Amino acid sequence: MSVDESVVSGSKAAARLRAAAIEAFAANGFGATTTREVAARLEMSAAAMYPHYKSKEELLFAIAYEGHQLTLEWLQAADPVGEAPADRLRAVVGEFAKNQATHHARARVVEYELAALTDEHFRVIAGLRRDVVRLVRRIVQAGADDGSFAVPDVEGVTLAIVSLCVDVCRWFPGGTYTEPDTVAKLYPELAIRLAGAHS
Amino acid sequence: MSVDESVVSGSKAAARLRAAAIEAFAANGFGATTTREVAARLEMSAAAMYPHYKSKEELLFAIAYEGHQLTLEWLQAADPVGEAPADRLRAVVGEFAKNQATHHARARVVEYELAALTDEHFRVIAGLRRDVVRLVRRIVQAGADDGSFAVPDVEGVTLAIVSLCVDVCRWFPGGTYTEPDTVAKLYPELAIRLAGAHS
Amino acid sequence: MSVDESVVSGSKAAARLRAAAIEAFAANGFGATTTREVAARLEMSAAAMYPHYKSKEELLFAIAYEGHQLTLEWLQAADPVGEAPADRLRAVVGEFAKNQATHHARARVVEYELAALTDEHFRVIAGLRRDVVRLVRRIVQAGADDGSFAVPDVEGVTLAIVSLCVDVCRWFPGGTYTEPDTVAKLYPELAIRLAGAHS
Amino acid sequence: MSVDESVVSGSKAAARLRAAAIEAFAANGFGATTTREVAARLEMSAAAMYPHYKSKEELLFAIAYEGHQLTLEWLQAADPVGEAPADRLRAVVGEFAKNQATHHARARVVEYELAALTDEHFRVIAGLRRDVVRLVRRIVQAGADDGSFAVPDVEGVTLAIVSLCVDVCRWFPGGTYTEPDTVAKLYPELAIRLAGAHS
DNA sequence: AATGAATGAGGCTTCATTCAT
DNA sequence: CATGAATGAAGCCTCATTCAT
Repeated sequence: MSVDESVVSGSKAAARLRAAAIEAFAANGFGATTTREVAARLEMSAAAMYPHYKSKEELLFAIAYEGHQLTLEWLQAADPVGEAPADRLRAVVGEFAKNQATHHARARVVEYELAALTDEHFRVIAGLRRDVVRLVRRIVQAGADDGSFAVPDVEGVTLAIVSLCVDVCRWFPGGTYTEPDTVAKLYPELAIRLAGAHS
Repeated sequence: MSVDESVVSGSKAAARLRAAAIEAFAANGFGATTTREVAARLEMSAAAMYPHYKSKEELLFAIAYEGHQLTLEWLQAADPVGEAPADRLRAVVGEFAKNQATHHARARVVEYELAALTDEHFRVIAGLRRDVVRLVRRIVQAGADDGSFAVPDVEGVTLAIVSLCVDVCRWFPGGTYTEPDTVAKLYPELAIRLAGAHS
Repeated sequence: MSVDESVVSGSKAAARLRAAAIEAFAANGFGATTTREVAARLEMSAAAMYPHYKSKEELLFAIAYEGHQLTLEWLQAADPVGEAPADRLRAVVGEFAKNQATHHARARVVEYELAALTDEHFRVIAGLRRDVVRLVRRIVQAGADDGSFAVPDVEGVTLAIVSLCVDVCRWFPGGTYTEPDTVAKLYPELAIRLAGAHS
Repeated sequence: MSVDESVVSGSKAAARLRAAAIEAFAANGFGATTTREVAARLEMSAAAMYPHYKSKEELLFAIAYEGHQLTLEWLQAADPVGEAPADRLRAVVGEFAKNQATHHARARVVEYELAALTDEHFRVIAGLRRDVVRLVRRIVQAGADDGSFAVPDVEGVTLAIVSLCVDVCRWFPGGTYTEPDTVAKLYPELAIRLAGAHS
């Protein structure tokens, strides 16, 4: 499965526009970024975006859709479904944290700029967000069920693990953490602790 | 100690403007919020803000300053300095999480809209943010030092605990968590787990 | 009865804007006239129109509404209701033609630029237009009924008389007709002929 | 004599473009119609117009030129030159009114959208317009000269007859008049009345 | 302190048109 | 010929801010 072409154009110019917009939106916010700024990063005219996206909001939607879709795919691909919950949690959280760090600009847009979407577009994205949480919840639940996790509250722990991963894009790089791999090593251990797994 | 009057006006109208701006900025982002929108929430004219704040950015600064100052004060007040690190951590994280939930609109502004500040104002706020992290780090360090916490990496665990608290304002209210008190009960336990404290 | 204040603002600036817009729209058409052009005629900034009219279309609507309302009032005031149909027709057509000539710029906007109105605004204007035709039709009908007019087709003759008057704004001033009064003398006689009145 | 090929291309694609443009310009005005809209009516790309017309204005000119030329030809062909003025007037006005009704979309463009032409193009069209008026004036003058018309003012009556015919395209179809033939029956009689012809 | 009007700057978008394919 | 992408210019409108009242 891959990103839906009907929403996220595969054309080269469209992809470059998304990349430029991600940098700009992440740095200044969607509302404070002008279409000119995005185009200027590619040395294109201000109008060059419009054959590819009908509006600035559609550009944001394409970014948000692709971002969520990719996250979902990556987490699904990283999840060793048949194995022990602790191993699954480590794998998924490592992947999640690493990607939030690696793609922190995109992630910031994807996490914090959704208020500018139309209601309809927002609903589409909200659906993908729920899928991500569900994926993590299933693992936490599996550990709770087989007794390998000591979880007082599946919902709360799931929320916390996802929250921890999501927030990486806000602060990364920061403090002594400047490499995605360092984050990818720390976070699985943190998640295991939150889950109360027998070490 | 209280919020610095020279930055955050104590006048009633100024306070109402901050409150209205917090709601608007939280909902739509600073860049996408107009001064008219803020004024309209108070049924004032767009020009009525200017006797109180020199600019929209000054209004944001006042909000950010007050928000950080209050958080810092509350955490300091909640920290039972002489007691065991685990108890201190519980107390501080409980307070932090509860306040991020209770004041999630203000917290969102304070956490995510700082890019619009002038460099000078940003530096002031960044200083306050460092104070908050330092407060948590001292507790984690104390626990690491006296052996009551099993912390592989003081910096990383501090980062994670703060990150977890900060991110509350992004998702709260959400899932089954709709009361600040419920969050205030869960989060101290999560922090204790992250710190690897002997229960 | 006078022009409805809730649609056509009585403020001085609003009236000056309508006057400037009439000249510009008449000369170049609504679609080809820019808001800057209108403002420039008053040596105002391009944005100065917006406290008075929410959009260019609202400005057009105010002009169209006022124009139709005034025409209707003038014709009603000019109609000597109790007298002979021929005298009424002369009076009304003289007034109509004179006003279309005197205010030919406004009339052009009012007659030819309505396609740019929103559907709702168009319906309001269409109602006023029907009232004007009805006023003329009643006179023609009265003459047909009392035998003072020889009208083969009340509807057709009404249409023709109104058509003749309306079209004045298209060509006036033109040929040897450069004074509204000259038109005001010719047109009643033409209408009488169209109505087949006993001279 | 036929329409000048050097101005109005006879190619099929060019003719379809004119037809599509007439509908669009008539509905929304030249200024408010985009080249894309015209092309879209033919399911062509926006650029497809340019091999046929150098610009939007040239397309308008071709339409206006062809429209006026055809009107002139039709009126000339309809005029039974040697016969009585009354018969000539009836024939010419019947043809004129019928054509304004039949081709009311084209006529609207031709009558009301000329302001967008370049000065040079406008002069060409204005020449054709004068020819049309001259054709009618000659008939009115002939009737005045031989005493068969009772015309107080040749210029005024000519103006009125042409005005009546021109304006058909503004209101047709309307009221109970929905067929060109009905108009073609009414209008000669109206013209005869305006001319004060002995019936 | 508060307002309505005004403004200069600029934002998003559209447009007529060109160009490489 | 026809097209999709690109562009410079411009259009409508909004915005933060000022000013006279």
